Amino acid sequence: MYGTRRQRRRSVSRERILAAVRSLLEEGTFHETTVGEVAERAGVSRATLYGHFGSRLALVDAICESFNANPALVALRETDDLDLWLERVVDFWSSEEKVLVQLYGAAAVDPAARNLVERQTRDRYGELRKLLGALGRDDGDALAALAVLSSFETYLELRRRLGSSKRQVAAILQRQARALLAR
Amino acid sequence: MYGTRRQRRRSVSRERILAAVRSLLEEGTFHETTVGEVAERAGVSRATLYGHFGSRLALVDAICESFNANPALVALRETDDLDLWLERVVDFWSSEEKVLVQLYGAAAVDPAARNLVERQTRDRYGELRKLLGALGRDDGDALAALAVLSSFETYLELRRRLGSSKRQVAAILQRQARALLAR
DNA sequence: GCCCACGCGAGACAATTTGTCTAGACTGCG
DNA sequence: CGCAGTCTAGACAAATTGTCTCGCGTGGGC
Repeated sequence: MYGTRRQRRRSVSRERILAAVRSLLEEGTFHETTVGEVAERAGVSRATLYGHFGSRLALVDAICESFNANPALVALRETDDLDLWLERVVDFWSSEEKVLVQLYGAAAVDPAARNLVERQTRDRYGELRKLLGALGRDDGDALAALAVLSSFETYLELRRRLGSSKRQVAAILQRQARALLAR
Repeated sequence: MYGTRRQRRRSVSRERILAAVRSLLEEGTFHETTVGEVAERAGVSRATLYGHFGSRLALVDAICESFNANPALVALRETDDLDLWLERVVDFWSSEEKVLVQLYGAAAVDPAARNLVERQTRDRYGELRKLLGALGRDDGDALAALAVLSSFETYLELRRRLGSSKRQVAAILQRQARALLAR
């Protein structure tokens, strides 16, 4: 254990609040839930919640930042094979699917969510440029094609609408990537 | 002119309100705007606005319904050639790009927007099934590939992130569709 | 032509929600 | 031991939504 008892106690409260937010996001009801109800679910007073997070937006912000610690996201950055990279992209999307649906679906409304989408998209473009460069393909069309292919929206479409499994989605993406890169 | 003067007067108010909502959506600020401010921009009292639309959500609902009259959307349904269909899909997305960004970006928050996305996606799938059927391709993979390709998110990605023109986007989609359908 | 209904504006109103603030209880750090 | 940190309870202002009433003007129907 790290820190004094006080610090631990404090961080327990913080984590309980974040867990409540996360569970509400997963249930798809966070955006209709008041701050008071979030506090109640966390088993914490509203005052405590505001002591940790100054506003409602800060709650979403904290959830977004928590993705930086997601192992699937970390693994992603160290991958230099396109097929493997696509697999790991799928791993990441699926590891946070329910939460990301809510955040991507609120990007026009919530600055924190908008920020997340923006950052993740930029990162993905950077990695794709690197991967394509290694393949000797730095044309914009290939980049565009793969950017769309590896997007959360594409993942979601394949997963939800067509009911494919995680593995199937990865396989579809890999096959399509090959088709799109062939010329 | 149709209807009595009273009816016309009433419908003028209604249209002014919708125009205000639309302009706010295009500016990307609707979701931070109060009903009072919408009324003010429409040059109408808040009471009048509530007389026409019972709630804030009804405003978004009305905008969504207005798409049914969009000529690009009507033309879409009567097209049976895939390349032409893709062109017209792009026409439609681009004809309402700014508004759709806001609506698709609020689908997780706003029931009316969620409804719109759901309906448009379902329609698109139906049309694609028909088009693919005519090509003798009713496998799920082809459907998945084209569904993603013809989505608003894909359009937006190509248009915004890569700065392609409307014509370029259509050309990219057509090329990718050919690549994806080849085997 | 008269009268009423309609469409509108002004504004009051209750109900929610957000974010801030104060007071007080408990406890562990120094 | 005393003080500081963490929490709860609850009051509070401010903003917003949606409903309501009142009064005004005018156009429609008789």
